[in-house]
Amino acid sequence: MAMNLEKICIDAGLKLTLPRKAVLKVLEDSKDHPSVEEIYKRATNLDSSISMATVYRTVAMLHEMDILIRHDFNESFSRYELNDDHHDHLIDIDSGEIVEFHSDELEALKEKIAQDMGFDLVDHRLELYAKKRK
Amino acid sequence: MAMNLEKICIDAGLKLTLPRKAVLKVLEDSKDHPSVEEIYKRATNLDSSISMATVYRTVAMLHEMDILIRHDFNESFSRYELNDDHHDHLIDIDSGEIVEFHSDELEALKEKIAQDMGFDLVDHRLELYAKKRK
DNA sequence: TTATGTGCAAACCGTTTGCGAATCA
DNA sequence: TGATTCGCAAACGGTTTGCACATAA
Repeated sequence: MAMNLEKICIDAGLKLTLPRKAVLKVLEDSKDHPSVEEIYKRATNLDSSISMATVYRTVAMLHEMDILIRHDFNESFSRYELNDDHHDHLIDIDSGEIVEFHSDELEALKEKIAQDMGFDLVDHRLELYAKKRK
Repeated sequence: MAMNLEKICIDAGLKLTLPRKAVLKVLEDSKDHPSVEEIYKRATNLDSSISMATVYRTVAMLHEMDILIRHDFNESFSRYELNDDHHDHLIDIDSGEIVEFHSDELEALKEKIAQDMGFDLVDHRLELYAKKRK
């Protein structure tokens, strides 16, 4: 699902600076779940003078705007991905590989559990930590 | 579900020092999900000379032994709880209240999803972020 | 022209760790 | 007594921030 991040930023009244464009492009092109460090490395190819501080600021802003999802896969740092299509994650604890999946049945059940407890579900987080079957 | 933490530690060949006993007692008595800071505060009542470093070390050790579960509820610090009975968590995003729940249906579904993907489920983490229904 | 955004480096803060002293077994 | 554990304080590492300069509009 494509998102025009530059347009979203302009519409939000933000200036489209070189470092910002670089970060937006990196995020649009990423099919994985890069850390800030990794986003910084990739963005350096598009704007060699970009700084970590700017990446942190941009990523925080996009997360605030609900454009980015922040993940904490039991690591000492955060990973980010575009908040386009909803899915959950399975982490292979041997290889570290992150596999995305989606289950309508699971979605419905989470919603039902929250409702049964007297709550409206706003957000949720499901991670499966597993090993490849031999 | 009661656990005799002192016995478990002795059986593991650990010395039962005063600070350790204090932390163990605090954890056994806690019905919530205290942070290290909070565990430290509570333990201070039992051993006034205990240090944060010891709480960190003890908690890390118990987590390593699979006696404690570490949580990261989108906060800047970790929370801990005894790994006695399995349940998931619903976090009230307005009040911060953490409600525990269990669903056999959900457990079975998570297992099935992992299996269908060719994995054996080792661990998982499900958090529902919700608002009280008006 | 000027509000907004940037790079730099220092600060921040939860957590970890080296060390010499204390303590349990 | 001797191995383990402790408190202290410094170090660590990912993240945030104050400031003077740069830049998009």
